[in-house]
Amino acid sequence: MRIVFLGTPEFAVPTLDAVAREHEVILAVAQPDKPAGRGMKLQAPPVAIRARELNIPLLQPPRVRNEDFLSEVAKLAPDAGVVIAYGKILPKALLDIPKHGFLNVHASVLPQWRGAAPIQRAIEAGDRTTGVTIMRVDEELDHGPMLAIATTEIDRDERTPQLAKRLSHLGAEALLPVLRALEAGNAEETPQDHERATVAPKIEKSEGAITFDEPATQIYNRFRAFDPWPGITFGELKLTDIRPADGNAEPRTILSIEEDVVIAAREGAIRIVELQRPGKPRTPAGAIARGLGWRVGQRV
RNA sequence: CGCGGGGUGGAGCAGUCUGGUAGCUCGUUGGGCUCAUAACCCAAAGGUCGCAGGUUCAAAUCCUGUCCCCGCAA
Repeated sequence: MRIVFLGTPEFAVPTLDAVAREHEVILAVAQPDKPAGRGMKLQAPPVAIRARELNIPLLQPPRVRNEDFLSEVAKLAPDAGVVIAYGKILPKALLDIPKHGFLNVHASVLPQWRGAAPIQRAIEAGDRTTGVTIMRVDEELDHGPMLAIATTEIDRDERTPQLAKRLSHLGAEALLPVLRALEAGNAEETPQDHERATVAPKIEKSEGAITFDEPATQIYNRFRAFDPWPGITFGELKLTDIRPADGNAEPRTILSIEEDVVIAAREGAIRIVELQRPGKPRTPAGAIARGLGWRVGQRV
């Protein structure tokens, strides 16, 4: 089939590769280059880079409602559209162009975790399983009927980058049979149970701030979810590597300072392995704690 | 020229504003104590204060230049 592909970050790249293997990707669409990194130099998103490597025509329109962009897509007469982690809501005018409409690869088992950050929210909530859903895109957010689901377990210590990588490949594999069925005209669509829908809002940087007044499990889950961004911070300290630990004391009590630092939370404790002060590199926690004059028994 | 923080014995920090003997916690080494110890006590070693130049009687500290590290943006 002639496919138009919309996606932006690394997560979308395996799917682009998979689709390009079995179909003719006549157009790739990604978000515009953005200033990033130290010096704020313009950087092309991963999908744009991969599209160029595959010699796929590439557009990076600032707005998808743009007339010229829409007529450009229409002129190509695509059979189907694929969208994965593109980063913008698609207007009906675009959705109506391909003969078979648009399919979306979403990183959760819908109707759970609709929205921008399904992977992080699943880990943060302590979910033990998640997956990917192939769904038809309609005008509401992650709302359309489902064509395939693939599930996977979340390891207790798994963090976002590892899970995201696995899900991106799972999604790419799950999409191909659906595209074949779509082409053959025998694809089956199942409506979502909208009553059971939950949302996964975009992560705010401020959510990374912790105190030790919450359960240790919750802190650890959030750490796993918010790696590498925004990370979790305690005051001005960024906790770059932590683990759950045993301990039972008033929250914020320092239980030990050795290589690591163990601090009591509301239920259990947190072992801080590595942390980072503003303007400083990542450093073993014990060294920082001694330099700061912390003492066992003190409350931070 | 987007904005900002930092470079001080092996580690982490203070000292820089207001120039005047290089400081703290930990580690290391030696000794002591102890049934014993990663615990405790005593002592010691270890630093061209990132680099270069300038000002000064005197520079970690003030000025100029330069190299390196890190954060901000999603």
